[in-house]
Amino acid sequence: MRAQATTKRELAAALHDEHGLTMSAYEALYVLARADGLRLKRVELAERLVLTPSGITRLLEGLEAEGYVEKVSCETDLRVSYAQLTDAGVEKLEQASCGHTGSIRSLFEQHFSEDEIETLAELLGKLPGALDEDQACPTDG
Amino acid sequence: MRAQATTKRELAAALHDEHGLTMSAYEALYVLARADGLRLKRVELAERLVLTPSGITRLLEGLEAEGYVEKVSCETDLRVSYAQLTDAGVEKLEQASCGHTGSIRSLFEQHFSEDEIETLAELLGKLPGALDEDQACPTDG
DNA sequence: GGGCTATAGTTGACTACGCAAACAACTCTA
DNA sequence: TAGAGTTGTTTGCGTAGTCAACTATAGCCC
Repeated sequence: MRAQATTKRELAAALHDEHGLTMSAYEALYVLARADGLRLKRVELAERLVLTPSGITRLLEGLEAEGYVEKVSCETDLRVSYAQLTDAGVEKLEQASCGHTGSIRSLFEQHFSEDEIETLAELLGKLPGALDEDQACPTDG
Repeated sequence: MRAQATTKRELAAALHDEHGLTMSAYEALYVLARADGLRLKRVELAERLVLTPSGITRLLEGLEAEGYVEKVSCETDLRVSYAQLTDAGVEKLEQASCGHTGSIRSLFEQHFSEDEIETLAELLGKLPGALDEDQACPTDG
């Protein structure tokens, strides 16, 4: 186990060492897990993750190779394909989630009070692509 | 002139097209301009910009080549060298600043009210490396 | 002094991601 | 229904920035 993260880089390093995921990969799984039918058009995923379409292609290449995401084509529009979270992907996300969200929270707690975190969450939640959801983590203290 | 930026990427592209600066290069000039004697140890600059030491080496390579920053060695500790903003660097920063800070502000204004921006500025100003300074831009409306 | 350990900085190899260009498929309009 | 424009995706190439390994200096303690 790594020492407590004090930067985004350390957060990323922990995620990588412990789960073999990059930050973007984690976010992709996270966003897909909360999407209808565990799937999203690649172009929508791009917007959510603030990546370009080519970035998404590359990112999903990796996730598809690992088996966490499947490429599903759309029947009504042959141009589009969906990124579909697999069972393995769901599981991977669950493994990675609690530690990671906990680390993020404690990173915030190093700098902000509970009230301030709430205010920030509220404000930043207004940003496009933000998910307006409370996500509790059962194993967190 | 580019259309109004709606993402950080577009902000970066504008900065690059209009002034030949990357986001990090701009930030480096910005931070140096507010430092004592317009200089900072490379390692301090790294912390401020949330870059690694090697990242700073690469970044300053470019800025030194352009003549915006000079490498100055420390007389009392031969390990350390300073990044020293030059006159050209000051000038470059001034040219780039107003347009850029204006763009950032309007990007925020797309999503937040004045009050919210103030709250965010206050909260985010607590983060390490943040400069707690009001920086007015004369040509801004 | 000679040997530790810590700190500052550089370099080589690698990676994530952007941009521009290409291509395919869809949707208009005439 | 041919053409034009739009949208979704991929690919080639370039670049910013990471990590790991290294060198050089500083400060410590015997």
